[in-house]
Amino acid sequence: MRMSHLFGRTLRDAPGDVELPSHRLMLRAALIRPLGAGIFSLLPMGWRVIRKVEQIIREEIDAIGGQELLMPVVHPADIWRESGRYDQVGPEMARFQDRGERDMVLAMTHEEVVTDLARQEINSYRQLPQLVYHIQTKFRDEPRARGGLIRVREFTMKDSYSLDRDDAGLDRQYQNHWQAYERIFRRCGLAFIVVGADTGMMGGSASHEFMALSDYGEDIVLLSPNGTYAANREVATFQRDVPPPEEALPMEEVETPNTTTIQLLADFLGVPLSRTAKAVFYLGDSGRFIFVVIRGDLDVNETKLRKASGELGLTPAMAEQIRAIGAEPGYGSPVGVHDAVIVADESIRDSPNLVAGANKPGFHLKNVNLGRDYEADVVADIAAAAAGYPSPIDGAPMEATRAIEVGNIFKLGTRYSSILGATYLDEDGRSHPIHMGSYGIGSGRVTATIVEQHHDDKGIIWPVSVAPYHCSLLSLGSANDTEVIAAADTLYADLTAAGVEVLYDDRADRAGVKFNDADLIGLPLRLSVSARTLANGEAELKPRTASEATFVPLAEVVPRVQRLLAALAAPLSGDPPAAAHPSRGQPA
RNA sequence: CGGGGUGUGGCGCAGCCUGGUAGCGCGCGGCGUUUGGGACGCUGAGGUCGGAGGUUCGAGUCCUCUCACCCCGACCA
Repeated sequence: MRMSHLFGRTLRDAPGDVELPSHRLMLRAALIRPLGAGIFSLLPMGWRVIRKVEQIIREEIDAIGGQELLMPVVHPADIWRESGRYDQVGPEMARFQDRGERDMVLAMTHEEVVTDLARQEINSYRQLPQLVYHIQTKFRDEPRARGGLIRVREFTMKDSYSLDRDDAGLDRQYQNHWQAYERIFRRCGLAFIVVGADTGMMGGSASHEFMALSDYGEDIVLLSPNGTYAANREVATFQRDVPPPEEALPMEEVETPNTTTIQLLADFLGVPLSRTAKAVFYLGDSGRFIFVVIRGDLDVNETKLRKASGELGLTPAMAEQIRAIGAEPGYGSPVGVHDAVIVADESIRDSPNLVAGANKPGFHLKNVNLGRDYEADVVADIAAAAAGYPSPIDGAPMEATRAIEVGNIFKLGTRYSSILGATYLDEDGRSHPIHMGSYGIGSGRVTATIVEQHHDDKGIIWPVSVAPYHCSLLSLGSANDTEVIAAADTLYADLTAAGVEVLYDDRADRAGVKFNDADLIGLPLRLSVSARTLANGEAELKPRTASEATFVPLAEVVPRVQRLLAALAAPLSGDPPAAAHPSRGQPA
């Protein structure tokens, strides 16, 4: 590609309000342009990168038996009503009507459609297992798009869906995807870990996320330092301390003025936080009041709470709503409240004689005990893990790290097949729902994450596997220097003929401009030709990561470039590195 | 959705407080000089100051409403 004809110019300055390095660099390097909030065009060079990422994904999913197909972006609402998700998912799904006033949606994901296909095409166990996938645009009306391609509203994902006759088959496909994903992300040059995750709105029984470590990540993962445990904070557990048993003492009301927070209360009474019971109030989407009790030294994990309470969404309750059930903000306890679902953390069950609110301002109760003074509707693990908490595996203090979710794998089980009637007949002629899995990778997010992990202050440093081109070729000096032009043209032709993808900077710009743009765009290799190098019959060759250039006789440029590219590609083969294990956690 | 911020040529910004001819740098066109880390001179094109309404003799500037974008939070296969 001749840069003089490239569509899209590099920018000396990025818009001032852009924060993320990947966002800045992808704008400056002419990879992407914004159209609206969370909506981007991909310029030719950006699109080349995306397609390379997608090709890697294709190859690895094909290698585990995937068959590529394509499902629509626009769905009739009926299929979403059938699965029950039309009312479940809320405003992040874009809805509209066609000219016949039929309800339609823009696809956020394709479980419904693939299940519909499965019920049409699959009748017999003989047709299973199957693995289909597609790479398709999706739209999610995120409440807040941010960070360039990291979090967008319109985006492209590879989604694969596995169809099996039983859980054992599903387990195999899940495991295959785990390994394929490791190969995909290694080939993209990403450093990542695998963590246990929430199944969220997808439903299903198990889920893992592939997390690229990044300071700008939106997720927080908790890691055991020895690699035996890794989980998204949303689901992370930790080893509980169990206090020594005590005899339940008589409940006693004490005056505790101005102790509306747990810390103030503990200070006032001179007891540790772990001797108090904290009340947290939510209103569930179903309209029920969710009254949470947890030990004062712990915090509520809302993801776990959603699951424990069966609520799809939770909103903090207002003071008047809290009083309506007989509690008092700042002095609340489950003792004597009504019209509320009481959800107690395990810490409450295991800790006797806690201080809790008296449900009137300025008073607390001492020696409150679950089971004697009140009953809980649900007792569950709803506590948030945090940095320093003991790992559930071995008790080692966990680290918390920010990360970007670049891929996920879900065991859906029969969540969709049973509702939509995607069944097969077994050897005995009995009908069973198909066991399904769903597996996603966002290609744009992967690309942005690669930039997050591979850049310096001058620009991007592409892994050769996904670089828009392999090599920059710069002609330096006067635009009238026909010798330089001719030599560069020849190199361009020879390299191209040898299969090297060249971005030829043939513009009539000065050397400094070309060097800076080459650094910004960040191709793995940079070749320069000038009157100076030509005097010795040479070109200058510099890997993006090298500090010094080397000089290569013109005749040796092509083989030399090919050798360097091969060397750069070798560690990106997808095979696990010899020594360390890049992903933590246990394959399920 | 809550909080904060920003909208002035393609990009980065000043001007607004204190109303009076719309500016600077980069980029872009032409000519010339230059030519290995974002050159220089001359010259030129390009802006209904996000939009609507209001106050005023006069609004980029003041007031009201509105839209868009960015950041923090809530949210998130």
